[in-house]
Amino acid sequence: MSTADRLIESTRELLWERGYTGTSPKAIQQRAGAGQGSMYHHFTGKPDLALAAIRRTAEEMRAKAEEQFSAPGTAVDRVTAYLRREREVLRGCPIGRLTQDPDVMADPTLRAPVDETLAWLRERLAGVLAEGRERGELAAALNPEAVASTVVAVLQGGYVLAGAADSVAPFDQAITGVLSLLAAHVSPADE
Amino acid sequence: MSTADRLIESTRELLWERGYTGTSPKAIQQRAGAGQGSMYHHFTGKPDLALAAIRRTAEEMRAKAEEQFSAPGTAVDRVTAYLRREREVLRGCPIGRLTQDPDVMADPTLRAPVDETLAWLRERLAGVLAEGRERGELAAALNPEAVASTVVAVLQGGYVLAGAADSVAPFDQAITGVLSLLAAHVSPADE
DNA sequence: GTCTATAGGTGGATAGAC
DNA sequence: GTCTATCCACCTATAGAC
Repeated sequence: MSTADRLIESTRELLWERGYTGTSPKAIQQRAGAGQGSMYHHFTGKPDLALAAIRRTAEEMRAKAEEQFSAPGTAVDRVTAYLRREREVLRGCPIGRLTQDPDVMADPTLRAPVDETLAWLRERLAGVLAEGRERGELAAALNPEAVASTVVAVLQGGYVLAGAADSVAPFDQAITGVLSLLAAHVSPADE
Repeated sequence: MSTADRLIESTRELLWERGYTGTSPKAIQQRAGAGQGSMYHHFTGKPDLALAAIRRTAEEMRAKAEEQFSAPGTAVDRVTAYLRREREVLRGCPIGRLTQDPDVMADPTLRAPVDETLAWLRERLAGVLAEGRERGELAAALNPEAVASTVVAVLQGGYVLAGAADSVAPFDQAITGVLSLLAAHVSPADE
């Protein structure tokens, strides 16, 4: 792995653990085993490096989600697979947490990949739900966009609850709850 | 308002806006119109002041939530009132955002009020839902604890989505979605 | 109670040698 | 490409005068 790559990977880890404000160039350099000069040779500064890190994380997250979204099965099967997928719950969401960082949100360049990733997730999930509704798997009354936002929010909020409790239990409960509610919207014909 | 109170109020605002790591004693002092010596006379340091601020915010949040929880009406009415209550969505949740701050979570004293507030919310909501189930308003199959966690998670996650999009739309959608799902769990007798 | 002075450490970055 | 030196501002806190 090149020095530039090690710097990006270190930044990804630190942004995940400590956020943008809590991550210093010095900490990045130490974790990457690179000197100051090396870092400023490859990147113009902290924001530039953070952008590279955030983009890489965002891309990875979309790819992983797409695995579940494009899998075979009913809409509910795919939503369930997405929600129940193995996650490092106590570490939180590496994209969602950036939302709480005013320095990231204040910079349109840094903000864009965060916004786009969460928006993509909602749209993609809405598509899955709409498909399920068209196929007759889900009740016609179901609002795909609204429920998609709910599903993503449960995930993001589940991380918050798990972090506060230092336990995955509330995260798992929140997922269980929304899936049980969704089950009631499965069309009678399918049951 | 006393100097100590102004310091606490300034800290509350800054913790909400910028989080713990992003809030400096100097910034607190300037906003409160107090000098260094004044702040260190009333508080032992940043963590002490943050604790006072967090406790006050937590108490306020519980009191506001209790207004909806103890209101008259069915369980769904009260959950709806709670979720639809007026909120400063784009500012995020002043308690939930602390969850993303490793320095807060690493300190058991600072962490406690955050953990307790979110735990109380889930328990209290579970109680409201359980009551609704016992009264026959909600389906017997509904799991009060799981759905309560879902409701709190939708709220916390809604703030994340709104922050990313810089719009209240995804927040409102997420609320609409979970309420529409919950509506399907209302007992037929009530409809 | 509040003020100013002081202090060691870190944040974020630049300059220039090698 | 990488290193060391250097920079100024800020962070967090202490000391002591008023």
